[in-house]
Amino acid sequence: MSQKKAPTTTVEQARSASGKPTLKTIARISGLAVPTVSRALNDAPDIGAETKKLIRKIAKDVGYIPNRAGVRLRTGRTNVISLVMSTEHDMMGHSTRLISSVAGGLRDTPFHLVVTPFFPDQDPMEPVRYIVETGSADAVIINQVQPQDPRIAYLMERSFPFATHGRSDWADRHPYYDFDNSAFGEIAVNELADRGRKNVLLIAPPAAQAYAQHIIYGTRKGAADRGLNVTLADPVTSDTKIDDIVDYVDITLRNHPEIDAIMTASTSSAMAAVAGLEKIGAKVGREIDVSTKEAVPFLKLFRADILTTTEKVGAAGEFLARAAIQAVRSPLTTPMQHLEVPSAQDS
Amino acid sequence: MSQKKAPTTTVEQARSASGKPTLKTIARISGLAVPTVSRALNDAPDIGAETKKLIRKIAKDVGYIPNRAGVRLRTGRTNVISLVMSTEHDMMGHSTRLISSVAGGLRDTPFHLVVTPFFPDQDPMEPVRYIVETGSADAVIINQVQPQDPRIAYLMERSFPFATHGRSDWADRHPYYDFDNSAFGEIAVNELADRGRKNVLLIAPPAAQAYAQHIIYGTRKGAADRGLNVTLADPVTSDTKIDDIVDYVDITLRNHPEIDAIMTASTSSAMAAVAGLEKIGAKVGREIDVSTKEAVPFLKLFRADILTTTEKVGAAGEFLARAAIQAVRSPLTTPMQHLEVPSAQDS
DNA sequence: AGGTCAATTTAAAACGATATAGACTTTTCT
DNA sequence: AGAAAAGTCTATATCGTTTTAAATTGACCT
Repeated sequence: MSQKKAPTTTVEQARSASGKPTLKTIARISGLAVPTVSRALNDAPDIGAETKKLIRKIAKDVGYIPNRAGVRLRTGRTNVISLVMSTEHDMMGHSTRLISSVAGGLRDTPFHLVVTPFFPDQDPMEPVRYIVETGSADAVIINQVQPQDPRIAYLMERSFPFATHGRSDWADRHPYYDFDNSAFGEIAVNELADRGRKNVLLIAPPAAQAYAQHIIYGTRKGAADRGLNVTLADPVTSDTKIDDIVDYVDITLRNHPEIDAIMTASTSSAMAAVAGLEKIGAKVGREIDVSTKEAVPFLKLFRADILTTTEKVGAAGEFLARAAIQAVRSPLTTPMQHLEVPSAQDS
Repeated sequence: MSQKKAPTTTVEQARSASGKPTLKTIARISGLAVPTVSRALNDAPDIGAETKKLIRKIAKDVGYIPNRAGVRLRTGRTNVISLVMSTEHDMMGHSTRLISSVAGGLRDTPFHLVVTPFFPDQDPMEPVRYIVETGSADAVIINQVQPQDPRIAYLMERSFPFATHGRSDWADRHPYYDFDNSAFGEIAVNELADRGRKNVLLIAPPAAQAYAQHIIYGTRKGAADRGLNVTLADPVTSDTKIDDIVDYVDITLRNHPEIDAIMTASTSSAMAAVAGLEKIGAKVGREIDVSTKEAVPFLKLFRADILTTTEKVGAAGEFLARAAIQAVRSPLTTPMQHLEVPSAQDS
């Protein structure tokens, strides 16, 4: 067959056109067939121990790295994890932390990270559907989940591997990492109670988000236990435009001087609240307390009087990366789940 | 030839094993050969107009989307743009803006965005080398460039398509988007001069970064023109840990009461400066001015007296996406380059 | 000595796309 | 009318990998 070609099979020319070593390169060098090389590198049981050792050595020597397109075409596995996320309302590097920590969790695995942001004019479902239909990833990670998130329903229905940042109503059946926002609400309101506060204004996340419900629940529970009142800053949320939060706090505090504490769910909204309070000349830490959680410890430094709780977004990303991989590799295993216990702001 | 197979070529069974329509699906439906379908969809000149119309219609009807692995394996094109970035020192969503705006620029193109962060313990060269050697992207976008960035030298040497956020010494020869930091320095220092300030403390970015040089140059130039003094906060930079900046400002201002203005290059360092000033009881906007640029308009809201200039990171990402694509598709064209003119903080 | 069995290895096909070269029509030219 | 030139379309090979089934080898058994 290969008689036409001169048998000058040196290592040099055994490389592919692109110059990168392939299975064929190793096959030529070792004198074995390509499938043998493939099976050896995949540690198949029907390859001799000696052969495996030899092939692995050659692979290492020539710097063999499997061609992703080849693998993907043949097996359907993409070795890609897609992080689907809205990138609105993020000022404090929350998303960056998530992205880089997911990438961190993917280090030393064959998986690459594809970030698929979706835009305000887009149905959040669209990127998820695209990924599933085109098979452009082995698993997706989604955040900002809703209690009955249609994306999750869609993914579960098709048993497409995924992991979520935050818990849906079906959280017991899928991998997730979540910060215990209910516990946060309880802890924060208790801290306010300890400081003698009575009337709390709660600037919660948008009601559609699952974690908004958790925060509201925890805060109400803690307030009930300690005899505080909680007012929801409806329709203002922690995602409301900053200027509007400032104005809202300004006006609300004027009309309701009994309010002596504000709780929020993000750094920027807390800053807005503080700015609003400054407008009416209220001193944070004295007449009134501001308590918030934040992804990056930041406020404390700027205003030592703000009460803060830190959410470990970095830990979330690493966990989610591992959880997604597990969902891909062992779909039948119990899903990996973690609930982060909030610890008061020391750190 | 195809006599052995029963001619039951319904649309149903024409789909691939995975259920997704392929070229073969369209070929069967149309009765044409696979290469014809391929060429028609790629608008090759040797396919009849009628045929093209027919094939395109069928492709649309069945919802054909080219299999990326197939294309990639055959052509070597990955349809991937890799954004390589350090994710340290980002608190204010700078990276997120860049990521999502690059993704925005890639919308409606066949390119996917792979984010490849590199970690503090890693040589910044490593991910770039990996991408080039494995051919895992068609182009890379890098940020935080150095004047003689080895990554850029490496990429140019191999004529691997790329675009940079920031200008290297060889910027005239490669695509880039940059904010005119020199102009920013000049504008900012002029504004300070207008307000009667005399002695500026400049907290610049780390000296290794190209844009640090630009800021320092512009600031010095503007200061010389207007007769101000500039002190560099060496070795403190805008990337120094926040607490340390606070302490540094505190101490420095104590020892140098003549300083009546602080310039910084990021939101967080400006906040740290303000925090430091508060420690010694200095009132921003009265005894002393603080001027900074920021990626997201933020500080103004919180402290109306801070002087700010906004850098349009969103515009950068979109531009870089387009520039990278151009570099891939038309390597010989003049590289796309843009220098953003800073506009004083109104907005 | 013949046959069974296990242990290895290989040939061939396939995933989906495109590049190359050739085949078949139809037009156009002389 | 015959030949050359377009204009369309197809057969074949290939990218790098893995899967399937078959081939080879030697050892073991009776």
